[in-house]
Amino acid sequence: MTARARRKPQPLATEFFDRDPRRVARELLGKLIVRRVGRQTLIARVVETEAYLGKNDLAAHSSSGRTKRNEVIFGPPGHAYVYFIYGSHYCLNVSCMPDGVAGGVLFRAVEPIAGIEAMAQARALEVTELHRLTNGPGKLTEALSITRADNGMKLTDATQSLYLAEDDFPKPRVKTTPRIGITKAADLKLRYLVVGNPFVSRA
DNA sequence: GAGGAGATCGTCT
DNA sequence: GACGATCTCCTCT
Repeated sequence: MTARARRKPQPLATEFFDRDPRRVARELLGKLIVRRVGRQTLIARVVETEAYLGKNDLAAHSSSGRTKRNEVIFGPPGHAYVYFIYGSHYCLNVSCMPDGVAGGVLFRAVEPIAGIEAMAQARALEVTELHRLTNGPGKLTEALSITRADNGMKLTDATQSLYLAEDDFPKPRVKTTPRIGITKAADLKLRYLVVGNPFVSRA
């Protein structure tokens, strides 16, 4: 399936990200990730996020201070923080809070909307295995061909090959749970997901 | 279906 | 030199 004849998704404003990551993580649900790969446009709807706070959050990469690796989440809001983990996976975050203050939101799962064949190809899966395509942070970056090369990219600019956009999607029902895959500060309920959506990583 | 462990390598101490 | 915001496969029930 190719992209439908829909009007070009409008990018979110930088101010959208210039706020507390908890609010951004919740309000990002239902928004779109737009990715251009060559001549193709891949579109996916955000259905699961996690907030990582700059201060008082031992699970966040920023908790031990600014390093070369994590400097994007200390920088201006609305930029991509992509890191490599466990020897084989990339994870995509967007920086939040004003320049100089750490904070970010991790994209944990998305729902494929357009360019599904290309996503399946990138994941080496059959198109029929839709539910396995993007239901995890490492999976969605693979499906959208996101790597360290995208680190630091501005996500509020529709001329970029990766950006975040508004959608007409009705306001979803949101559930809050503890974050997944972490050992520190694991009790904080900073994971947000769309209730009933089959593409979340874990219900 | 649930649970456990290995893979694998960039980054920081 | 140790560890990690994960994924997949394998085993057990």
